[in-house]
Amino acid sequence: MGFDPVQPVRAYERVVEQIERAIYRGDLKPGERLSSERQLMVEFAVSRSTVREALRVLQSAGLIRSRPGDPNGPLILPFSTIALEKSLASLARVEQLSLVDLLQFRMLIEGAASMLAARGHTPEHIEAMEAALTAMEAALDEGEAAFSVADLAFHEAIASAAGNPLLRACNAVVRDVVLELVLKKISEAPDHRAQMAETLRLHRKVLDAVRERQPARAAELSR
Amino acid sequence: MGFDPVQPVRAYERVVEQIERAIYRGDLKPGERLSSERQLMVEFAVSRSTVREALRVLQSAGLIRSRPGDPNGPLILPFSTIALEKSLASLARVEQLSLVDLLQFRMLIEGAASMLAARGHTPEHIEAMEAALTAMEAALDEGEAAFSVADLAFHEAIASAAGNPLLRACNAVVRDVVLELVLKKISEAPDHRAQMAETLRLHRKVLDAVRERQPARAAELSR
DNA sequence: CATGGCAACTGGCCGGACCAGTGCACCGCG
DNA sequence: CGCGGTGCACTGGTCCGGCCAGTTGCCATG
Repeated sequence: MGFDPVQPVRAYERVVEQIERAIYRGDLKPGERLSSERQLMVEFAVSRSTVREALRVLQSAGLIRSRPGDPNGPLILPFSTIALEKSLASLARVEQLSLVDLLQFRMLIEGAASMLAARGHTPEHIEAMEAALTAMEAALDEGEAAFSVADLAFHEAIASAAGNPLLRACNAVVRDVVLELVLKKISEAPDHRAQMAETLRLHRKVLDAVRERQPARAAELSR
Repeated sequence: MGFDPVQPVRAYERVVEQIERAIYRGDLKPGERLSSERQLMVEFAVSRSTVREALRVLQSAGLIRSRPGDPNGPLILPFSTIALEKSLASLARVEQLSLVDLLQFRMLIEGAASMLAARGHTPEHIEAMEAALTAMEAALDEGEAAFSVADLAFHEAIASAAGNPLLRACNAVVRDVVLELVLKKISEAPDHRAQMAETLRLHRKVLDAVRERQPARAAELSR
């Protein structure tokens, strides 16, 4: 038999773990409140410093938010991908992620999403994508910013249609960076409007392929 | 003109930010040490609680590790995807991620990686993949555990050959879950050895496609 | 009935204290 | 002189008590 190396478990980790579990198990739902720090320190039978360190960790994980002075205590946040995005941003810095890598990754994700969307979309999904395209068309005259936002909505719709939460998360993670990128690309083009129109045209072809359930073609077009 | 809503910046956040920047900028490299908490509290002119809360955040982000009693102070860690994996695990729990979603995602990633690998591999990459396959072959008689480990190495090699850090990260993120899965699948099969042999055969075909630079075929096989 | 002020909280931050553990230098032994 | 054991200085983990600025909601005041 083998023994496991024993490593000390910090008190604040126990606190973090308990609260995390309560959230994941659904005992604590987004919008609900945690007790105040002074109350928690009684419930967990630890000092306030320990409670605070635990709350710091949970906060940096994007699970809760605490505001000074709020008598209702720390707020349980709805899940968001900001923690993922932060980790990814960190990865980007450390690994010297280039824009090329990012764009390439985005295209792959997009291609995969289109493929899945072409296979398993529902009328609602198509409708959402149509709406996004219409919005992009309308935004043609409203300037680059509005257009970029509509562009994001389209990609979001595709990711949703794909039906895989992980893909949607990947999409969300690169969203912000891509937004910036699209904006830059458009404003650098000699003819902004033409560039936007070209983008729109490509998107429409992707949508067509998805609607007609041609996975391979949809994936190809997205790249 | 519009005013921005002013929100208080916590002292510990400033500390986190400064240390993060120092790491990202390369002023602090992995393996190096931070000053002790008592020293840092002098340098940042804050209390120890504040320093500690900052360190907690950095630790939960996987950037540093501190051990009690170590006179050298907190250790700067090499980058790892554990933070990313934790966020993703969190996502999985909240979004009720199913095994199907996970496997599907993994196949997509794998497909994309194979495609890129087929396009841009180098002799070293092929060599690594060959080695992994050989190890798998050898593991055929060593049991499921060894085989699964070798299997992981193969996927890791493909992700590396793809050359996109984000893909590699995605691979790392789902790795653990997949390991468990592969193991289960094999042990459930009527004939373990046959199942393993079949897996091996498929992997070899993927490698062949990659070597012969057939992106589409490699992607298809991976799925 | 609206409104302004007040009090009872909140979280943010500080300082000091104690403890168990670690690493290193020192010292005595062989 | 080399080496192993020992002690000490220091570490992080945790606790306590306190102060401050801010928020909320109630209540008295107009």
